[in-house]
Amino acid sequence: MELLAGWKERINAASVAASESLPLPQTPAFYAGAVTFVENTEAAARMVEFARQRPISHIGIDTEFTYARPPVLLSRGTRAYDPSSIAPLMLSVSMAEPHDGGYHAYTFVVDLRVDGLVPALQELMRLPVPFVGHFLKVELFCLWQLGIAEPNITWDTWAGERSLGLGATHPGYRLPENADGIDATRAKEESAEDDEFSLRLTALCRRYGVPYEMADEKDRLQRSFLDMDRNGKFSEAQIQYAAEDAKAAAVIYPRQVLRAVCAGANHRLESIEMPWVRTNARIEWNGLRLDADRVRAVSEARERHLKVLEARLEREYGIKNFRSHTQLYRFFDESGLLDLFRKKGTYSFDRKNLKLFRERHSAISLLYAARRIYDLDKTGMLDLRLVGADGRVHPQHRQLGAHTGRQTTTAPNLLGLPKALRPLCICDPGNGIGEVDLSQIEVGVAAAVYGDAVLIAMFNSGDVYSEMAKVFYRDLIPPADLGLPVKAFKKKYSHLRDRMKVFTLGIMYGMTPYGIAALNGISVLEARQQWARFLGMFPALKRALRESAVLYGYRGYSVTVSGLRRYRASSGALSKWEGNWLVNHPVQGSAADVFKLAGNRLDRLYQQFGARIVLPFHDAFVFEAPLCHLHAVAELTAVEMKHAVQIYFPCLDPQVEINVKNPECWNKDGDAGSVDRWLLDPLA
DNA sequence: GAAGAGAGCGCC
DNA sequence: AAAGGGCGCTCTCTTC
Repeated sequence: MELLAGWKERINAASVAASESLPLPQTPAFYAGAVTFVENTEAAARMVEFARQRPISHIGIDTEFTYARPPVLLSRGTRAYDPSSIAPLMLSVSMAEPHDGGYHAYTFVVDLRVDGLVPALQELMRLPVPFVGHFLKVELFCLWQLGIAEPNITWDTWAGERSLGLGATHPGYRLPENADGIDATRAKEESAEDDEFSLRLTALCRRYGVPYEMADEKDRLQRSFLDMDRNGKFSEAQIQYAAEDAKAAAVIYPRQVLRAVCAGANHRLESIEMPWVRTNARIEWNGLRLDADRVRAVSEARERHLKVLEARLEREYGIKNFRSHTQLYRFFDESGLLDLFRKKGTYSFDRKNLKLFRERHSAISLLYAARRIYDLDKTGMLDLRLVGADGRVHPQHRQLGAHTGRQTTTAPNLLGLPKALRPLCICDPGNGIGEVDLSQIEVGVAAAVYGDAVLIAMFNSGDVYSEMAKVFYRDLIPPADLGLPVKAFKKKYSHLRDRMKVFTLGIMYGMTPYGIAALNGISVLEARQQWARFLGMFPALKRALRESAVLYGYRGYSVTVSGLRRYRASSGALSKWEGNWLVNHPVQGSAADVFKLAGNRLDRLYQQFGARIVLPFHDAFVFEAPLCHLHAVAELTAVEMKHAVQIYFPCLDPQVEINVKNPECWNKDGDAGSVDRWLLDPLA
């Protein structure tokens, strides 16, 4: 039988070692309760050998590191560190061995600057026990920087804690209605405090009753690693501090698992959120390549056009700053056009309004043009300082950044990049970029979560909005057209289909007939009739939506299909906003569940193709793969995404859309020319 | 001068 | 009384 590459050598090496000497038992008392500093390969080998001969249940880990590059200073004092320039300094390891209802802790601190440690550390990481850390992303970065593969089983106490407390700290609660002054002030203070402190390791220690010796010095010691001479000797305090975090993580772990069990969340943490820590970290580590020349061209064109428009606005209309609401108000007041912009008791000069009335006054069309160009990028994607040491941009991918379980991105906000700018994202030579999208998945999930057989059937037919249109607008569609193929119908009746889309999304987001009326410019009465007729198609959904908000309001939380809860911060009468998210969260969050499930599988399966996830886009994966494997990777992605949906929703038969057209860059539906067209004519 | 609110808009 | 879920970013203007 053929052995896989590398195995022959490994077996040979192992048998040589075995013939030399067999390991001797080591005395646990020597390590128990102590912190052992590991500063050479022999000590590292002894540490691993010790770990392999003890009945370890789990291992706490922590790393100390610095960055080879200074951070990029962004607005509001935030700093963006380049993960590809991370320089690992120390790894602390705290092995937990169950004993007498508690645990023995064997703690080691490894100097990662020592050469030749990788084989021993790799062997340690291969141990089949959970490796526990607090905000494991940076630990994974350190391992990957050293060329060490991550452990198979990981647990992140940060992600665990965030998962168990979603919702209550949402900014929506910072301004509670019907609250007295004292309530409001307290709520605000608490939520600010929550956001900043409640997820820190020291806060978890307090919550779980875990002693943490060095709380007072934590900030100073943490900084000491960032500032230190990279070849300097570690102080005793630094070593003890590094050990402390690994020890704390190891002690918190079983207590947090117990808390998760009590919140019905352990299944989800084990099977979705914890593996996603790894997947998410790898996505951030991978980053993506920007076409720097084109980025510069776009920036320059934007500035050039803005300058011209701003000069004209000032010269011809006296508008010095078109971004100023105050100045626009004054201008339109003086020109007697203010009423055009009246909206809800105030005046809105948003782009929609400017477009609507651009024929009324030449200033309006100028303003509209200026706004369109100005708005092109506020995501930070044109900031080339964010290109890392590896030539790629590494946006921060915030796990559970949203209180529904969704991701957010920042520095830059990749998820908010205007579609037309997607072709700025390119790939390495020899690779291609592809995207696979789960079509209309939130509608399918809503149908399944709220148990509406009619909606499920429509979703499974292939194009849910077309199926809706056939029923809702049956008087407007000739019977012969009802049998058209999905694509043909979609094209011919796109206007009716779009209406259905608005209705469906409106339902999921809690829109009322008043909102629909305002959006479509119809009367409230008309909107109400259409609304009733639309929901009449889905009686089960209609009933479930009405019931759910009330029931979940009593209970105090909504929950996704895998068990992720979003909590209310208060009891009592539901606000409109709470009623909306209580209904929406099971949909949005369950879609996020299955999406992460798919991503975790892909993260593993991509390795054999040399492929990587570039961007998780809520219901789509953007990936980069060697061109020769691009189609295979796309197929694999499609299969895994469908499969993940069916693990929790076997009644659904989801469709996917594969885009591997023009794989030299990321694009919308194969349109690789959108940036170049913008450069030619920004207003086209 | 910093911080927060509000407007506005990009994405799903 | 208001009337659309989840985000991040940037700008203006007000307030402390």
